Amino acid sequence: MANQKETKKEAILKAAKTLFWQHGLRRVSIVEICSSANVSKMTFYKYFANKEVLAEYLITEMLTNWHNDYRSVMNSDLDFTAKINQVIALEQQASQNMSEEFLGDIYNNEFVDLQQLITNYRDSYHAEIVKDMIEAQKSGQVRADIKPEFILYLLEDISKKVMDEKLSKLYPSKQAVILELTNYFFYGIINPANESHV
Amino acid sequence: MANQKETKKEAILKAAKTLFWQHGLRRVSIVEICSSANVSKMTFYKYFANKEVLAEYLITEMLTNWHNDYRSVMNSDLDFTAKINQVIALEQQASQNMSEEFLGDIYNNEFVDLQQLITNYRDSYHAEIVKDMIEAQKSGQVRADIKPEFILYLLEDISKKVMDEKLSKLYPSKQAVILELTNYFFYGIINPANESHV
DNA sequence: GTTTAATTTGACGTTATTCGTACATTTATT
DNA sequence: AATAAATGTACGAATAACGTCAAATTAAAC
Repeated sequence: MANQKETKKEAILKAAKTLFWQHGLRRVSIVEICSSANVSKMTFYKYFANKEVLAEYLITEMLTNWHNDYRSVMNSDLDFTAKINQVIALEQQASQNMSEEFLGDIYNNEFVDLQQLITNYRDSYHAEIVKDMIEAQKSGQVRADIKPEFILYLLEDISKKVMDEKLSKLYPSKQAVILELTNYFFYGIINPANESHV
Repeated sequence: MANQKETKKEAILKAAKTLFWQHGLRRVSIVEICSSANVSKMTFYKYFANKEVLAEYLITEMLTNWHNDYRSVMNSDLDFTAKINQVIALEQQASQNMSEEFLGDIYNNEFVDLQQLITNYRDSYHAEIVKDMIEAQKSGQVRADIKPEFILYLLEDISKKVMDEKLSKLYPSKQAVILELTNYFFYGIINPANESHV
């Protein structure tokens, strides 16, 4: 019954995402989204109050998707190193999903509400990661004398470094960069005592 | 003396090119170009009457660059197959230089003068290519019974096919696609009598 | 150090674009 | 045939972009 409504709404979301990801928020107009989604302007306003609300929807969707992926990784039966590998891969594709153009637009222009939204999600997710790291320390998978927040910092740092062009030039592929970085990461934090047990 | 003028002008051109290539003509404003080039609006109008004239400058630059490259290839001492290989490579990087966003914007919106400019250059270059192909026929490097305009058509067709995603999926890399296409191209047009002479 | 030229700044009126809403019409659904 | 959903057009209001100007600042040249 509400099936075609979903179709229209999804068409708007899909078109908006493509345009926002490519050009950011400021450069894309509502009518542009509508004509790209083959939808009239009124239908747009039936589902979204304005452009910012639509962006809010997309951001929320994206961030909760990330969170679900993260949780399913952390709840899996993989060993800790495999989990972290997966998480790094997630961070990787998440930062690719969130295009520079989109984020830059949000932060360079006066979309304060969206900034706040992202910040809130980030904070909550980061707290969760830290909690997971503390748990990993308790079970002996991570050095006990390392500050959990520092691990979080390292994870973010790795994401940045993967994008670093100077670093990329030292390796044949981005895969190689990631491998090097994760190796470096593990030999720094993995509990040697725990490893020898395996 | 006119050295710093060049610097300012070039800064504008560089910034504009980056922005145009990413977002097209319509989405980019003059003040945006200026602030990206660290130049005031007045300086912009000192060098360019408006946005369209600036785009005209960039397009002309790009197309004449292509032409110079093409001529230096065709005037070289390479044999015919090597020349065509180079030309295909040129077409390749030219279509990458001219971003979809930029060209699409010119043709979807009312930038009629720019459309005309591009068309004129294309026509003139195409005539030149056809002339070169007729020359290649006379010197026995290309089958005499093939229509020169058809060779031009094939060259453009190869450029399109390289971009074709369906085709790309059949090969491990874009290089492999190009190799396959050029091989196909040569075995179709190369004069077997001439080859056996070598 | 003064003069001269180049560049920037801020403001301006004008034009174009975008926004959000309203209503009559058309297109689907049931 | 009746009901609901979606469209197209038009609208005033708000915003953004355009192109121009004179005055102020900075840099270069003498």
